[in-house]
Amino acid sequence: MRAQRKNCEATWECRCSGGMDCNCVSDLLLTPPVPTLWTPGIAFPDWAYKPESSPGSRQIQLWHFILELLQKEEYQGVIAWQGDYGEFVIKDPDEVARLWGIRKCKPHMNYDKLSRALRYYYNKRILHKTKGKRFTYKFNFSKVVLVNYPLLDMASSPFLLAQNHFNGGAATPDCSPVTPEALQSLFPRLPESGRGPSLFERSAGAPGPDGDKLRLDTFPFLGSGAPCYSKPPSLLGPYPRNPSFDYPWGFNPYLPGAFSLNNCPKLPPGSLYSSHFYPNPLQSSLSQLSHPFSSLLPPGDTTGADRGQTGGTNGSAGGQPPRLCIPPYPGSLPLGRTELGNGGTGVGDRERGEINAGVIGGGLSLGLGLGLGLGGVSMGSGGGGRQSPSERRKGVKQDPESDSELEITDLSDCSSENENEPDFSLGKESGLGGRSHLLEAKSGGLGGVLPPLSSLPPPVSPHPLKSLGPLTPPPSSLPPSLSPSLTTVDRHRETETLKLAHS
DNA sequence: CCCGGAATTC
DNA sequence: GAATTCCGGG
Repeated sequence: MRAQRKNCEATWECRCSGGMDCNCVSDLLLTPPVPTLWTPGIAFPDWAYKPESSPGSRQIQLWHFILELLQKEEYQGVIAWQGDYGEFVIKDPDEVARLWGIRKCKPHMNYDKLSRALRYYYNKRILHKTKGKRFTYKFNFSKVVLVNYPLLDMASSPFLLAQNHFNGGAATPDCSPVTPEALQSLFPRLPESGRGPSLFERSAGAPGPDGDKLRLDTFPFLGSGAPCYSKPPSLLGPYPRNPSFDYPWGFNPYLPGAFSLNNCPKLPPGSLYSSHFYPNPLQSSLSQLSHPFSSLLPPGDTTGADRGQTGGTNGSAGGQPPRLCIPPYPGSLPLGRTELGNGGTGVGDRERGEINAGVIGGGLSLGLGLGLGLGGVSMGSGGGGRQSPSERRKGVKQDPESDSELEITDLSDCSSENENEPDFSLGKESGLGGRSHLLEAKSGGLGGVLPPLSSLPPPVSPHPLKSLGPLTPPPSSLPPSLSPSLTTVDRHRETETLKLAHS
């Protein structure tokens, strides 16, 4: 190993040792090969790449990397969005592997290994394979969001939960939506106006634990779930990447027309999302998070929404809100359109369960690392003791656990959409036995692993947050129809559920 | 190709 | 925790 590392350093000029990340490839992807979209520094907060800055392993994660590539035009020939939203194809596996190897200073990286790492995301539900299509995978954006915004999630548990309709959208007092103040406190660094390159950036040396986490500008797709774009960018034609922005994912929240591009229709004024998702200044957007979230709730209750728009946000008032939405590409999330926006109509898009994440763009904070979030939280327990091999064999996996916490996503998706996928990963998961144990053990009912399904009805306390305790409110029953998309999803879930039942 | 277990590394 | 590396199996 050592030798290898050396080799790495020598050959790749990487300094991968110690806490430093590999500078090596910084120029590869971090610097502006794609000037228009990329601004070094904006893309990912530096700290995101520095392990020392954050707890746990925090180097760039593969999926972040994939998104990076996906975002750059120059890599279109290597990897590109294709198919459904969130779906991408690795056109040149070897090259992607090579790039990844460079980034991670793993000269011996190859597609086989990379794909293993990708598979590793299956359990986490961050990705899943599109069956039948070679080198084709699909992001589960909602998951991504959760992973990246655990804090957000927690703070505004209602938000995601609502979207997932896990909690029925009813915000209980406990989970009151985040108020602007709260947000501020959570993210002190929130820029007041304008926008910083990052919402939450950690100052160089002082990372506040709280400080890191959210960057709304980084995630284009977040809204994910809802298909804002029906097609991948590539299919969209020359999608206009907003030229003037350097937002990381090519998505600029502030861009007034962010949505206009094509697929993302602007939201109707009254749409639930309008204010939140396209909030004006970032700041306001954040501050509005509360409503947004709350507004996700039952349509009937417009109060929240109103509040948001009216009072809250001035920003939007007149103008057009800058949107935090998605970019033209796949990643870009889909928010709106469908689902929320119109009530039920629309949606012709195929929706999958990813709806949830209605989040806003954000940054990649690196996943589960913060420890706060859903994921992070409970992980501790599980991870505490290393499992002995034998234990592992029993099916007690760590991963799954983590997922379960996060699991808000859809399974439907996971099972590879339309492809007839007979199994939900469960089946295959090694030893059913083990898995099932997990399920039962997990937050009662929610089924950690396959949450969606079984948990559909159960209001469930968002187990994801279970560890958070207080934060997570008791879910109320969900209103059957939070949004059209949900409905769709439900359908999926039900189906899945049925399957489960059978098994 | 793809999958997932196991061991190992960082 | 998140890979990386091996690897047997489909």
